[in-house]
Amino acid sequence: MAFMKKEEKKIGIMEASLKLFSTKGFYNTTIPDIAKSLGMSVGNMYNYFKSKEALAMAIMQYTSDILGEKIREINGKNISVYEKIKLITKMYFDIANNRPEMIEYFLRVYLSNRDVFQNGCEGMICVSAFVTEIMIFFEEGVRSGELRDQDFFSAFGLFMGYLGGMVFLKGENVLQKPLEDYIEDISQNIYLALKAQNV
Amino acid sequence: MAFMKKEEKKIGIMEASLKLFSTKGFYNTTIPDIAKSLGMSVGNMYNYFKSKEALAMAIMQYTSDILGEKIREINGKNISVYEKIKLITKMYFDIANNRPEMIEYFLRVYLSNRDVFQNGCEGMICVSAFVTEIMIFFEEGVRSGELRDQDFFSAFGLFMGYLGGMVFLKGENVLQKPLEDYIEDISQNIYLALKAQNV
Amino acid sequence: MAFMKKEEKKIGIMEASLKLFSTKGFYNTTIPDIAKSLGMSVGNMYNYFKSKEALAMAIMQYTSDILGEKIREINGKNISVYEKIKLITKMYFDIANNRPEMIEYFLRVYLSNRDVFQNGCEGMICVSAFVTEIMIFFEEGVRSGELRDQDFFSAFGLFMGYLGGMVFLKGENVLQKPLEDYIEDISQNIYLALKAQNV
Amino acid sequence: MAFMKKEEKKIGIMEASLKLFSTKGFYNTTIPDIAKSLGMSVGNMYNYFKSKEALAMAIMQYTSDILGEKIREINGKNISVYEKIKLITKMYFDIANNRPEMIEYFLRVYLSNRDVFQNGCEGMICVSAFVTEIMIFFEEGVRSGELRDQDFFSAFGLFMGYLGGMVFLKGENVLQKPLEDYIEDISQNIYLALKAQNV
DNA sequence: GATGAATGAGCTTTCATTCAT
DNA sequence: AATGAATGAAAGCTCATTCAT
Repeated sequence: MAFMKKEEKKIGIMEASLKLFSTKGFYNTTIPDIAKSLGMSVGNMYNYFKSKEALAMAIMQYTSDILGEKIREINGKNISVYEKIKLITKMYFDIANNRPEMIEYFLRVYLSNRDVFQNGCEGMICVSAFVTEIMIFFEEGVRSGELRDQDFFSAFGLFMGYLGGMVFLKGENVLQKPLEDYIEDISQNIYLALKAQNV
Repeated sequence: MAFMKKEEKKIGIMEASLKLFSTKGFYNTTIPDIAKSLGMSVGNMYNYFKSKEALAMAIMQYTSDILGEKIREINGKNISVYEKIKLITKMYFDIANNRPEMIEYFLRVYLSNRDVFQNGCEGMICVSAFVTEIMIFFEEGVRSGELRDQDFFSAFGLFMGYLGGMVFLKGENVLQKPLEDYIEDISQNIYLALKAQNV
Repeated sequence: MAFMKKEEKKIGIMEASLKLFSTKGFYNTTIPDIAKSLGMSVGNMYNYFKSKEALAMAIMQYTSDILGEKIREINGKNISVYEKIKLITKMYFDIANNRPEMIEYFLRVYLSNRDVFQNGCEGMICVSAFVTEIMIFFEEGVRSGELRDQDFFSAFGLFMGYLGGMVFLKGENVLQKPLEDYIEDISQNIYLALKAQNV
Repeated sequence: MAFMKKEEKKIGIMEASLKLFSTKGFYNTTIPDIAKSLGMSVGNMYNYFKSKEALAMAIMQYTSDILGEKIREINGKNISVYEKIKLITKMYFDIANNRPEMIEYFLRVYLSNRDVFQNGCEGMICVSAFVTEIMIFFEEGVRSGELRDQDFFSAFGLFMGYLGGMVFLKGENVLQKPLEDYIEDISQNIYLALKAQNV
């Protein structure tokens, strides 16, 4: 931990908290829990984040930025909308497998603790990086004629509700196959739902 | 409250708790809160539910049964799969408007507090009434040739992730239109995603 | 329970409570526990004993009377003091083996919950039946010249502290032999301590 | 309380609790009671002892160590067994007079609340310091030929059951004389019971 | 920046006792 | 006599946050 810049240390705290919050839940994770997992004192935590809620909100922003960046990369590729859907789905499930805390945080912390996020993250402000990239994906698809022009949130709800729903089902241990085996089916379903009719 | 049978009183407690849990969250709703909202003593609550967690689980079962019954009615109708999708979507949004606590409970309490539901509701046991009816809807659609035969959870995740996602977006106040104005679009998207290719 | 006289029912309650109190302790045994073990309602318990403390005191009296009666029988026998000591020790250990709740009640409920017994059993009133018989044993031994004439409580503390201590040690599982194997040694020790010097 | 090391503070807490537990009983002494008697906050108590039961067990160990040490001193003296019995009895009664909480704790808390001590103090582990010294006293007496060679627990039960019994009788206010006036009689009784026959 | 002891309000849960039936 | 729902005070314990060092 020595010779760390303040920003690096904040990231360390966020990563540790992200793991704990997404595993045990916001209210079952205590500040001492986080401090211990970092080998840091409780008091010092407050030099980096002024409250548990501020920490939770910073994490949501941090996570959204990482996910947004991944989608931005996909958006930049010169491939068909269907290929993009597949890549986004694959990327999402990769993260769900390799860094499950990021998706779980969204599903189990952000989604359900409105009170925690209401002063600073209201109206999806803290996940705007992520939402924006999905919006770009959608609008480019419409512009290129591959996707039907419909209300953005109709499309967003489908795409993200679907992916989130699958990860939830995985977490409940009801899926018979590993997540990645669903990529093809899911991408096809999403594409069929959103594509322009005449294509 | 007089002349109430034990079972009726349990339902009264579940209804009151459902409202509070879904509004303020599980951990921000205290047993005294619930008792007060019912004009009942704290101790007496425990004559009906042996713990706060047991109460939360009973509520999930109760809610799932009500939703399952609504879908069962729709399943019983002699109409096309597309009509069924529309009715289910409409029913879901009606509830989201008129008894928002039921959907919110699922989204904000059940979905995210795994620890609370892990001893008694694991593996979606407590929502099986609801899941079963969606399964029946799907299998009948496949049997009639209207729906593509695919992994059930691929279809379930789409349908329910989507509807849940929309209600979540409504809760975040980011939707420009009232929920019911989305019914047509959403039903169409779901139908396009799931229908048999040759239809 | 039908056709039981009030007094018989009180005994039934005392016996059931005796078992629970001596096993789980006074504060860890609830009135509902006792009622359930009797198949009786909580409210009805209060028709027989006006409080939990009153019940505890009645039990102590009841137990003391039974033990006192057993000693009275031994006192009535035409045998040497040494034989009497042996019979009392044997009787005490028999009870510790066959009705352990009686000895345990004394050791673990009466002895330690002074507050419970302070309004009604103070100054060993409730165990006077028992104490009186030990007193008779002692005074007859002195009168017959077999026992040294000393302060009664010096003798009582030796005799009863010793026997209680052994049962306690048994309860802690530190004794290598069964209680009855100690009878000879213990009787001898007590006799040597109390007997007249010239005998 | 300032400038106190953690270990010193633990001792302060144990001493305060010892007094309260032995006076009012384990279940009638609350953590707030203890905290108040120390001018300390409830929460802070838990920085020193992780539960009320852990505190009770630490106290038993602490008390046993102090008593053990006192007996160790007596064991070290170059005096006859009879003198040692008298010194131990005197020491025990001195403590019963001057620090009554120590003996009362043993009699009224440890002895009777098996449930409290069963995870951590089972089998007299927590009083081993004390028991060990009595064992040494006994074995040295046997080796020197002054005491009869008998089962240790036969002797231990006599010695300690007797002394404990006398303190109990004192607590019940049935003794006509102050405890110290019994020392001579009691020491003699113990000696007569345990001494080698030919002496 | 770093520490961790200290605070104290607040939580879930228990239980002796009452009382309408 | 008998029932058991109802009461409500009080228990043990937790934890975000502060602050002297």
